[in-house]
Amino acid sequence: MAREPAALAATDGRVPGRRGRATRQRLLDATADLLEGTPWRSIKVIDIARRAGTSPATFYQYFENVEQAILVLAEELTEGAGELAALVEGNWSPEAAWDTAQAVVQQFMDYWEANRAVFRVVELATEEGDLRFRGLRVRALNAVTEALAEVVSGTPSARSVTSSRTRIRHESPAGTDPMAVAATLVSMLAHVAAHRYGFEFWGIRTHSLVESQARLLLWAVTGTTPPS
Amino acid sequence: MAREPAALAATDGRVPGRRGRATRQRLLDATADLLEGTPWRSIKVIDIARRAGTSPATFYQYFENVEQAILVLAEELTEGAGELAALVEGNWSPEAAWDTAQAVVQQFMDYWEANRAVFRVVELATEEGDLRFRGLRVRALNAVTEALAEVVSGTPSARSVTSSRTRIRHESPAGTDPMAVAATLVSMLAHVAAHRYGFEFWGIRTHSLVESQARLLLWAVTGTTPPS
DNA sequence: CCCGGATCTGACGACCCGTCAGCTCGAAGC
DNA sequence: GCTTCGAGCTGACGGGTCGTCAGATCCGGG
Repeated sequence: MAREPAALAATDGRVPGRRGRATRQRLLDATADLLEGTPWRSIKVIDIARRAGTSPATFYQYFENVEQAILVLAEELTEGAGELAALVEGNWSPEAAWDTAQAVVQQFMDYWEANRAVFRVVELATEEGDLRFRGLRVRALNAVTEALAEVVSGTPSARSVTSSRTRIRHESPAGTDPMAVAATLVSMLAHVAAHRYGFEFWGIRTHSLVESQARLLLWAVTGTTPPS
Repeated sequence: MAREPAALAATDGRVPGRRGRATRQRLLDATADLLEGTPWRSIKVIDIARRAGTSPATFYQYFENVEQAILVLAEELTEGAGELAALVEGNWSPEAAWDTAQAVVQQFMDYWEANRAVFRVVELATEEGDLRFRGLRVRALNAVTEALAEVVSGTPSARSVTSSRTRIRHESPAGTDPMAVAATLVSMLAHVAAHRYGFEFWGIRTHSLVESQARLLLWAVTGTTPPS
């Protein structure tokens, strides 16, 4: 599955050379810039072209439409997700669990923050029923969700020591279907991260949000409350 | 604050008569219909006008743009929220808490479901930074969030009996700032409700989602797990 | 039956879309 | 340094929506 070449191919099927790739990249950069400060549905091809110092017709040589250009930008999201999943699969032993929970929440919010503009579009497009964005969203969050499901389904103390390959269904504090629990938790993380500034404006400090999310996460995984 | 008349006023400031109001309503109905099956940003004034059997110019006599028409539709959301808040403030005594938690989650999802199309727009527009929609969203969810915050901040057993006016800060299981905890929980509810079909497609049953959310909610409020 | 205000609409300039055919550019070969 | 040729770029166009008038139409009261 050679996705990279396919993604790079111009709309007429030819593979661009050096100059073409540079132009394509300028168009992508311009798109990313505009994304920071504009509702994406009102980003016009002509705006992107102007900012990239080229013409609309050139844009159409590399992308079908604005949406597809953003999709290319969003592909990068899937990279950071793996890192996050690794963190989730970290140490949930009684001594370390609280730190792990906090770190997961913090890193999730950082991850979201670093890609805020793009994430926003992914959310919007997914909710509007766009299947390509939905697929991308699944790919980006699925790694985290599945890691979380696995952690949730294992007995906390046992999991941190033994291999989790033994898929014995333990009763987790938060429910019986680990994927449902994980999906619920990821929903919480995603939505809070997305609305973080709204909450802040509303007088709720980000620090408090991290804490309450971490507590819920900790409890869902280990059934315990933080020390002290 | 006479908001209703202001909302009804035509764009030129005059208050419409009987015929005018009927036309306005036809335009609103047409908008609601289109909303069900179309990404809202691609709903054209001309579509609404055609479906309402009138002309675009007439549309502009009653609404500034499509957005504002949808905003009027969304005003109705705030009605259902009060009901939900009342349910949240219900009985959290040890015997009833689990039932209450489940009922809250279920009703939240029903509420969302009943207004899915409109809620979707509210979410999208809010995330795009539209202040009018954000305000409306706050109004719709704030009642629930504050009710939840109050329930969370009170000692569960005491709260169900005494007045919660005594605002003593109890340590709640899920965190120290009740509003942060409530906001986190409402985020969870909203996001899961919004992505319900996505999860279902992904093999996660709605029933399981209700359960895991209810468990988290129960724990955040009472610090307990459901009976049996 | 007529009148006046409420309501509606045809028509218009402005703008963006997406697509050609044809032009420009740059580097490889001599 | 010059020519050549194909990759890459763009001007210009038909098609469509937007938002706004001025004027036509409707309707109830006199």
